[in-house]
Amino acid sequence: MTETLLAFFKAMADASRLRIVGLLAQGERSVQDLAKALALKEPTISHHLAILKSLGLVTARAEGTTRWHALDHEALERLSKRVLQPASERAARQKPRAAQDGNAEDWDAKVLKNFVAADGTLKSIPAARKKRGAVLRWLMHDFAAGRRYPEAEVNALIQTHHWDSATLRRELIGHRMLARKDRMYWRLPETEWKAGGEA
Amino acid sequence: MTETLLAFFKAMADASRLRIVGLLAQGERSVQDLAKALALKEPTISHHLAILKSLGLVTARAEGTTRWHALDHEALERLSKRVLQPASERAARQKPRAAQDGNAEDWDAKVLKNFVAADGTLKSIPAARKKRGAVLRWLMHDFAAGRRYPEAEVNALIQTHHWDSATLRRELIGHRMLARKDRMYWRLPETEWKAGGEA
DNA sequence: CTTGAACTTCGATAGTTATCTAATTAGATA
DNA sequence: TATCTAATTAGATAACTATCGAAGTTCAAG
Repeated sequence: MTETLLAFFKAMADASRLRIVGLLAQGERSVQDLAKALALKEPTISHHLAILKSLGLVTARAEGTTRWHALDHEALERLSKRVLQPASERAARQKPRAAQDGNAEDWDAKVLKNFVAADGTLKSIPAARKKRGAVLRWLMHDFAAGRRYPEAEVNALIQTHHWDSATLRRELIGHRMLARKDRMYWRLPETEWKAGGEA
Repeated sequence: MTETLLAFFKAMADASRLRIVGLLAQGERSVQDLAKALALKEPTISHHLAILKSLGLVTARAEGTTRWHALDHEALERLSKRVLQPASERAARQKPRAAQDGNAEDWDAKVLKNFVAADGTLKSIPAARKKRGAVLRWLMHDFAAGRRYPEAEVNALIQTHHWDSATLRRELIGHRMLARKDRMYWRLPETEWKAGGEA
């Protein structure tokens, strides 16, 4: 979630790319056009376009051997809107939306409503194991599957919600949501804990 | 104008700074707080905060020897809004706003209205020397005082408005708006051309 | 005036990346 | 098939910068 935001900033944090976006906003350009306009070599332009394309900001259309590149205004706006939304709101939005699905999520939402403040911080850690489970499942939103997290990062992520990252981290392990080895952590498949796990 | 936008993107294009902004959005933090939360050393935090402060995104308040840092939500929003505004609009905005001041600018605005398209490109180069002056003065918005520009960059900047950068570049020199030496260019003081220069 | 704590500044290092040239792919044309 | 042009890929280099430890600064308190 915050990953794509970072990628977006990185993509725009270069004078050449910023100017390319500006030119493409006015209409289609070939690689040569851009190279001439920016006084750069073609491979360099290709490099920049590849980055912008990887974010879906730029699309290409082939015509013979030349490729016409254009800005995807919609994609740009979609990403930009995420920037505008202030950080505080972003934290608040992590609050689960009210119940909607069927059963389990429904119950989780109710619990979270009581324990999560408007700014996305955890008011307290539920003493009841079952309720604690709901909170922990919610915390797992911050962890992507297939990525490995050093302990420091796990703590940092948790601390955006509650100061006692040590306890919560241990709980995440205990509930089989996170696994750990050599001070590195990673997310376990939801099948491990989403349904069962209350054994 | 585009300078601060680039600076903003650069500032946000770092995972640590992005997280710092997120934390500060929730409230004041000391350097130590942040160092602990991000699992980084204090000098590193200072470094990041300096960057954010240089953009006015973060403010500091001293209390004894500790410094409490906070996010300037207004500044963040101000900068973010500029991001949201699509690139095409940004080009269009380079069109001079309608007359408002007194005399000279007033006249320039009228000329530009005829020669500058909605997307910020130059429809044609005025044949009349006086009108050409208005267009050239407008082009000078893209050049900052005290900076030196290689010829390639001068061309690139001009080409965002018109394909014939060679002619326009020569005109800028002829009108004493730009000076040139060893293929490097720089802006001359406006006193050279804003008032007089029609000699 | 010394000690201690919270920061900042300095200098060095390592990782990243924008840019270039050279080589390669792929489409069009003869 | 051979050739020309547009673009991408590969490899190398140079510039930038996030991070650290060490040294310097500032403030408060004995």
